[in-house]
Amino acid sequence: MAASRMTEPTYLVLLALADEPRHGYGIVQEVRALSDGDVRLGAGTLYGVLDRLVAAGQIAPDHEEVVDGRLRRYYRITESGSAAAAVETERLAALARRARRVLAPRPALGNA
Amino acid sequence: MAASRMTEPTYLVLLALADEPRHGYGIVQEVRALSDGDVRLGAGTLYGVLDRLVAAGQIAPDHEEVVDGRLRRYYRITESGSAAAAVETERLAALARRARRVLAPRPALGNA
DNA sequence: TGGCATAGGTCGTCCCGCGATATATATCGA
DNA sequence: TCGATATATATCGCGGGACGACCTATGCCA
Repeated sequence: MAASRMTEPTYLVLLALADEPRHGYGIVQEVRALSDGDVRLGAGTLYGVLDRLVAAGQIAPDHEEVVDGRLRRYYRITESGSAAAAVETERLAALARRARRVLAPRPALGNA
Repeated sequence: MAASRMTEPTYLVLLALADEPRHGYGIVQEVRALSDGDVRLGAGTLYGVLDRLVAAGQIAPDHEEVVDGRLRRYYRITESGSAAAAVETERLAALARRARRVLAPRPALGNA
């Protein structure tokens, strides 16, 4: 089960694209929502992550649109990207589960 | 609910010290166990994290022992550290929950 | 005698996060 | 009318943190 490891912004971008293709700014908004407002992706972070993910084949450019005179560049997730996101999700869930056990107020009382 | 953000090695070190004081090498082993073998803390990572956590008041030097002629330098978690670990744990759990929803195979079938 | 586990620590590099900055359009309030 | 805010793209440079390489040292086992 030992796996790759992924930085959090990368993971969040992957999640933001999981359900449907989005453009840069849309990703920023979705990441903010997914992280409950915690993570505000800056431009530098976003495009760095995007470039790396494309290079890794986990996302791909989808199409472009012009809305209100502004260009929108859409990206979609690949199967490889979906798989990686799923693996990372389970890794985090398992970690949180173990963390809760370790952080439990009373470690052992009676039967443990 | 918007919170601080913490790097993963930092979080894992905090977790490793959550239940009892440990020395450096012991932390490395516990982190490995907690992460299901995924994270092998190197010396550079460990001592950097340790220094930062001490400076932040989230862990503190506990005591020293000499076992088999080798020095063991123990650290313990502080209340501030425990609180931070708990917050981060819930953040991760919430994120994993949302991630599962987003990654669900069939997003909407029937009612949703 | 050499290698591995245990135990501590420093140093340097490189990657990544992230703010600053630039460009451009549309809306809204002062 | 001017500035701020939101939408939308992208580059650049700094700094911090992860991590491997390396060093010292003891005890054990083959």
